[in-house]
Amino acid sequence: MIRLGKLTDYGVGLMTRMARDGADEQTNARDLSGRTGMPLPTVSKILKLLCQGGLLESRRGVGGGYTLARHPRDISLADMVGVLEGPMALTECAGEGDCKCEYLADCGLQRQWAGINRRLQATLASVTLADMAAETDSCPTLEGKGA
Amino acid sequence: MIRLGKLTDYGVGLMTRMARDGADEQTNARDLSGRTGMPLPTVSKILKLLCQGGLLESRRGVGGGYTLARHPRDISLADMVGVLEGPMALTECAGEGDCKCEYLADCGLQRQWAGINRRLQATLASVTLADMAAETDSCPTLEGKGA
DNA sequence: GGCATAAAGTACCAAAATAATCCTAAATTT
DNA sequence: AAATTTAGGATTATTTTGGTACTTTATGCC
Repeated sequence: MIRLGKLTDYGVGLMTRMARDGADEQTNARDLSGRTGMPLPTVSKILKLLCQGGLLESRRGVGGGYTLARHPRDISLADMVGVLEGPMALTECAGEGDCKCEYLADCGLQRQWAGINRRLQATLASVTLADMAAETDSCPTLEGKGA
Repeated sequence: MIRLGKLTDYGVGLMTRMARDGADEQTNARDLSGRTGMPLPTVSKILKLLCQGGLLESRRGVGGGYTLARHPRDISLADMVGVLEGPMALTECAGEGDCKCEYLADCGLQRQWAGINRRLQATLASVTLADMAAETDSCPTLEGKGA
């Protein structure tokens, strides 16, 4: 099915909301939880991860919260997915190291998988948070190069 | 991590092996199991699914087995992944129907996700079983358009 | 016709990944 | 000092996946 985890889905949603609120606006987990209906613990966890991944910046204490670490145009979907799900590796083979497949050890498919992996990654890298946040009915980046 | 299931990985491996053996050659589950080291029940299960999905054809009884339903050039990676994992849907939103997200119901991201979904799908559709089976060091389809 | 072979269908169990929650610590403002 | 908000770690429950087993149906051969 090639499905992203729910947390990733939610995370992109949260980032998008932050981007729409304004690139420099600060919010906190409680506020986002209240506005979206998502449980606070889950929101906290996601924002924490995004912060660790360098996509958000945080301020602790009273009046603290999170802000986008970069302009929405400089944050890609690949960044967000990478932070929330780890590096993309379509198969065991598709990653960096040697092919350690349990079976089909000499299947000779590693190069092919790696290539496909790169292309999918590139697709995700070409979509920015700004694209996601755009509310216009026509989104050049998403519609233009489509399938 | 965006990882395919093991069964999908194995399934593509099995299809590739069949393609390399020759587009019209017939094999059976036992033979493939023996040659790859994969447990017979697993091989059977995968071949069954691929057959149900119309990618293989089967002959029962003594001397029966499986053959590729179409030429390797006419079977895409999207076909194989689709059969083994169901239709690609990156998120709840990305599919056909309405957005039924539990939270962020009006996130307005459905169109974006659907577009991204289409592009990823197109990438998978552009790779054929013949590409996977190619053993040459340079594979035009995979290297050429790469990221 | 009977037997061996091979796929088809169904159901089940175990293991792993994921989602969700909770608790304590650290920082910062008032 | 008190209140607030993130940081970090650990835990629990649910879902998905992988793997296996068993029974049925179809085919070819003797």
